[in-house]
Amino acid sequence: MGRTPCCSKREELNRGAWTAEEDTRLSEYIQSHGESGWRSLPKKAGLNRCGKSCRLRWLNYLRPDIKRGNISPDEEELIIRMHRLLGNRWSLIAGRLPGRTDNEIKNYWNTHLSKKLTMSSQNPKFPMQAPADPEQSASSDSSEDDVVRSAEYGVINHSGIRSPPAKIGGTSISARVPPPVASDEVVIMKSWKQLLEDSLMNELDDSEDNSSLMGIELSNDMLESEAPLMEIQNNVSCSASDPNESVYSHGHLVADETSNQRTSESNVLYSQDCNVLSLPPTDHTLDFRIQDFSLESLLQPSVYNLEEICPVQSQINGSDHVSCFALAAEQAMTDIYNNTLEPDWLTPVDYENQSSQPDQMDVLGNFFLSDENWQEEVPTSLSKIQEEEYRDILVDISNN
DNA sequence: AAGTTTGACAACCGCGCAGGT
DNA sequence: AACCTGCGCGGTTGTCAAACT
Repeated sequence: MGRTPCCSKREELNRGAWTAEEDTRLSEYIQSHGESGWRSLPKKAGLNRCGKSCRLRWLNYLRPDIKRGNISPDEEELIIRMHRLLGNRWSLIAGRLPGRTDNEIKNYWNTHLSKKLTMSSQNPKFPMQAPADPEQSASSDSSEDDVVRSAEYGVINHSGIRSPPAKIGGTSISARVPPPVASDEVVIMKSWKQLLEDSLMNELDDSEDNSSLMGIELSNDMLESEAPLMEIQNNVSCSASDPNESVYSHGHLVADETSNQRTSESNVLYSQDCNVLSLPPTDHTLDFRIQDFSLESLLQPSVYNLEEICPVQSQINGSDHVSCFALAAEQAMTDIYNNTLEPDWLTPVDYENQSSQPDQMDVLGNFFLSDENWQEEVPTSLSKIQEEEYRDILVDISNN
């Protein structure tokens, strides 16, 4: 059964370019009645237009917070980066560019960037990335390490202590203070909640003693605060929680520090409203926050994609840590809940003998390699191009 | 100067999803 | 469960002005 069209084709509605008078009518109506009921809006506003057309005109052109004017180099770079990770998900990309619409970004991509990027891939004379900001380049010097918070992309070793920073393609990378939590990340978390809701209920049904479940509470205020990650993390507390109680966290991985046995009770990930996700056993506690748009990427219902790497901001023993987290890992976790994957598949990396388990290293996506071993032990599936991707992503975080 | 091509961007269209009945 | 409605998204088309021949 097909849907009814949003407006009858028999009606003789205005089409094409909007007149100034139509714009005025639409703006005035929305300003006094709000944005809702697009289907009935044209009639009420005295417009001979399809409701859909009104909506589009308002969202893409008349809205007061629309940013007019050329796309800045910074915006362009962000579009390129995000498109690389998200593809043609224009609305998602637009969400990161205040005042810009998905339509505008889509058009800009199609008319400017797609050609530009094609040229740059064929001819190095056309650089893909905007030139580095001299100020930022300077600030990445080791002399400013006190400004750069202990956020090397270091190695997580067996005892949870980071070894020297990893290198990507021979280049050491460091990170600045993490950016504030963006409100749209909260929205993303709500999507995540949806994804995991059924899994949680199954988990709780199977668990006889729910009191052993661990949760991390994080208030709404924390999520929406402008405080950087470090400050937020300081406010996080671990506690046993009533599964029926609303637990509001930003995505935390709590692993059992003492047991090597994976149990659904001890290795859990709480999301908002008490969602739980079992995780493989590890011998350390990771408290992570998925950085930037990576969480959205992780949620894509794609098959395991070892090429899609997402940066993850994490905190280990009180120190910031940034690593890369493969889409595959998240997908695997989802599959565990869908009972299509044995949890044992996602076992912890043998930190002391990584070279014998390159696949696990890929799946978890972390850089476990020591400084001197990076070149030799780079995962076999990590191509040169992917190395470039890693570097771009991580440099991006550091510049934020 | 006139016709044609190209580029930019506004607008349209169809589809899918979520929520309601 | 089936159907309906509203909305949002992404691909495509239409329009107009500038550039080109």
